[in-house]
Amino acid sequence: MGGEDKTTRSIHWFRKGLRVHDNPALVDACADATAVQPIFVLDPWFLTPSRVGANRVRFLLQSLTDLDASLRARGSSLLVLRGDPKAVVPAALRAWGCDRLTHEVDTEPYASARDAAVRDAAKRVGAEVKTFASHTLYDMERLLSKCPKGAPPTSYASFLKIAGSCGAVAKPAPPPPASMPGSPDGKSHVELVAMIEDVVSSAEVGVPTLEELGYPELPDDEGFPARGGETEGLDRLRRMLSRKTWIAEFQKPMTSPTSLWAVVGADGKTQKPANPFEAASKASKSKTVGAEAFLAPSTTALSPYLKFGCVSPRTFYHELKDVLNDAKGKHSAPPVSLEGQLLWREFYYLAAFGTPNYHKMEGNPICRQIPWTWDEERLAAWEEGRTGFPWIDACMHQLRQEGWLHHLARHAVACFLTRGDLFVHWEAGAKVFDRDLVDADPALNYGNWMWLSCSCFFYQYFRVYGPVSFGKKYDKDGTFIRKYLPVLKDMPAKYIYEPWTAPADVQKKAGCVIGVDYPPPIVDHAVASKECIEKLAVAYKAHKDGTNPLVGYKRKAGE
DNA sequence: GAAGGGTTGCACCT
DNA sequence: AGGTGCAACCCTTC
Repeated sequence: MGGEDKTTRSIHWFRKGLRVHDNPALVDACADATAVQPIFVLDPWFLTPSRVGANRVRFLLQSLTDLDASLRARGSSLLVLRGDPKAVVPAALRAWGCDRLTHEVDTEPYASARDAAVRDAAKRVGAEVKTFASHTLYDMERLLSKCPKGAPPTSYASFLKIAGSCGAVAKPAPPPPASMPGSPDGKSHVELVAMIEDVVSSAEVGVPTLEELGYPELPDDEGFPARGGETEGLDRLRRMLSRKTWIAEFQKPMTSPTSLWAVVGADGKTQKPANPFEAASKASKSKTVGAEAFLAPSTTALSPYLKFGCVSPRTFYHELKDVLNDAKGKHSAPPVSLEGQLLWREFYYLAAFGTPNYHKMEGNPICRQIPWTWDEERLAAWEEGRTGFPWIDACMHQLRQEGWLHHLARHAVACFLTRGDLFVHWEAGAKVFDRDLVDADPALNYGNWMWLSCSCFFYQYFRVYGPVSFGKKYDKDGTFIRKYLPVLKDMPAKYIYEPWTAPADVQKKAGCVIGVDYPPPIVDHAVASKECIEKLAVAYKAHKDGTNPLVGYKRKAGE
């Protein structure tokens, strides 16, 4: 476009997509450019403990540090700015004399509104904005254009047809130049931030510490037991893909929600930690495990890397396909296979992209209107892991400690909070997950909460997960409970899922007296689940009849 | 309108 | 380990 004498100076704006590989926007920033400045804009107002848990923030900060190192290896570097991106990005374009802004497409409502505002402001300062869809396998605009009446499918089979009509998944983009253009006029980070001092909230330019963001210290051997970043993510991806038989035979519903983080050797065989009651995370960054091993639950634990874009879904997809092709047709298939998991992610991204008010019940056209309660006592007991059901509470403690839960454990606690037992609004549970999960992703999170609460996608409300039976099926001895709920570590296996049934002397001997050391069950599951099913039946009938089940419904107490 | 299928329920049966 | 009854949902296809 530009004349021959025109020189291009670019800003590449990282948000998600925290990677160098398969980053078409970063490659474009470098094309015909004399200067490229990669930036990440931290909004300290948004990044606070009430919105984002410490585990996810640490994962983000580790990812930023890794990204900076990768960029430095190419002669560039990541400038981490503080402030409102809507003000910071346009100001930087103008102050640094940049005429091109590149970034990845982000389809979340908050992000797309923000990006639209930045796009307008960039135009006013004479910069072109170039965006690329690389966070998903397919371009959501294109997928949505294939949907009948512009409405995303609510069934997976229908989704597969639509995806199939969009052709092959695009190959990953080529890497950026081994030697990237330097900063504008060769200026340092400190000099660059000084030029926009009126719009940044701090003159700091590096990756912050947790403390700087108002979080308590999180020791290395606590929390989510894997480091964030592209380097770690690609390493994990390839080690997982090297377990070829495991990959080919993978069936998600067959994986266990009670498996502890275990050392996975280079041979691909999972080995149990020497002592399952030791915090397995201690081994994660230590040398004792060795450079050729890492920790994993019964699944890949790649979701946080996909959430932040440390690992490209397209890279994942194509490298996975190569492994499956080697298996010569003898492998599992969607929806249960690993490929199926990547496609579930697309399914939810499309639903979120094409559905107004996707994140809530009211005004959401795909969401069943159900008169959930906002019972604060029940919600707090669930959130804080003191429902009196050890399996449920252990899961909630794992969520708190690690920011992680197996998919089926998420099902168990989500069903319990909503349609299974407590009849509390799914939005309340989704908010907790949104804060605490390392891999929290609104499209997947809100979609799954609608699924589990029988608000959309899944409607067999009479299939209720048992807060006693479900965990027991996988872990008869309660090893998972003993790890995450140490108050019950000495309870005999016979009673560990229902400690209130243990005789008084057994409780005393185990050091866990019900009502003193651990609460009695918050509900009688047999009674509560029956009542929930009846309420769902009434709400479904009202939906069929076209009557409004929410007449007189109070969204929250006091409203 | 009926039939078939739906990533991942439970309890009880063989 | 695999099959069935439970009471019966929805969406898609025919």
